[in-house]
Amino acid sequence: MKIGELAKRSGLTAYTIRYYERIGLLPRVSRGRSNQRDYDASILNWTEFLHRLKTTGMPIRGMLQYAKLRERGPASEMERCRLLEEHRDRVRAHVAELQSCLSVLDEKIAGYAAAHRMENGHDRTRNKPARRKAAAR
Amino acid sequence: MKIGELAKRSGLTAYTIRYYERIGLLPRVSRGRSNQRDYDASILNWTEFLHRLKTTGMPIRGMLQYAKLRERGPASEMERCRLLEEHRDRVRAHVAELQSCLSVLDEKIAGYAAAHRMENGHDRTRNKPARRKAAAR
DNA sequence: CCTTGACTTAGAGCGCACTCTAACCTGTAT
DNA sequence: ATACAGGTTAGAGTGCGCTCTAAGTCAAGG
Repeated sequence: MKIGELAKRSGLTAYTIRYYERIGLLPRVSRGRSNQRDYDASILNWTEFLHRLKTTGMPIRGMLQYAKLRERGPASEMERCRLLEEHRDRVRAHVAELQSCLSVLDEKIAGYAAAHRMENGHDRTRNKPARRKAAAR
Repeated sequence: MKIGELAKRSGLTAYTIRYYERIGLLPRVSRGRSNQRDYDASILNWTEFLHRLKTTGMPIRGMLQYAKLRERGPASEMERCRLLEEHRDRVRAHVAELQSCLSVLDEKIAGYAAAHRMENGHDRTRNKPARRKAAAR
């Protein structure tokens, strides 16, 4: 597989693939004739994994750390595991934070919706703007 | 409240507060004598809200859009609401993605843990190397 | 033969969101 | 009086993660 096809299949651009190779996130693979990179399909497992780390907010520094350990073979498994566990914990914390933000967002949206209903004269009950905790719609 | 205190209370730095003012995220408040910004405590509601938008991944461009609407008063409420709804939906989608990544991460970690148990001779049951889904090596 | 398109490299450029520097000013405490 | 802690400005610099440019090589098709 040449770089263009890997780009299509991995969702990275060829630019990014070369960049990742430069910095050590992707291996320096063997070249076919005319010096072109020749990737094995198994590289896709790695790019997918990297994609997940990235999606979950791991900085390149962290991925690099993991990649370096990986290159050192099975002896590094415990440390890799530790690294992933720490990352997972951070991600979990972040998800919790997002969910808390989401509920505030929902409240606020509900507030706007309520205001809008009043403006349109749907306010038969004349309460105070109603203490509507969460839940939109 | 002067800029230093707002910085402490909001969690932003004074640099960032001035930056936000420059770009229009924070209002140009009145100055006391000697030209120093004098903030009302109510600004904290706004900085907190901005913080939540930022935490949930809204780019400054988006916050700016919201801020501009806000300055136009109640007439913009419907549009603000729409903006928040769109953002909320993106955040929800992102959270879902994170959770899917988390489960993959958990699998992988479990794989490492299993490998580690075997290595330490806790493998009484001598099955095939166990279906180590993600594992690595 | 010649064009086309995919590849190669080193290195420059970009967009984002700050973060800091330099030079200056002001109010308060000793 | 003087030092010091804070504030002010315009504008430069930083770190991240790409993204692109320029100039060149190569293989296949018309």
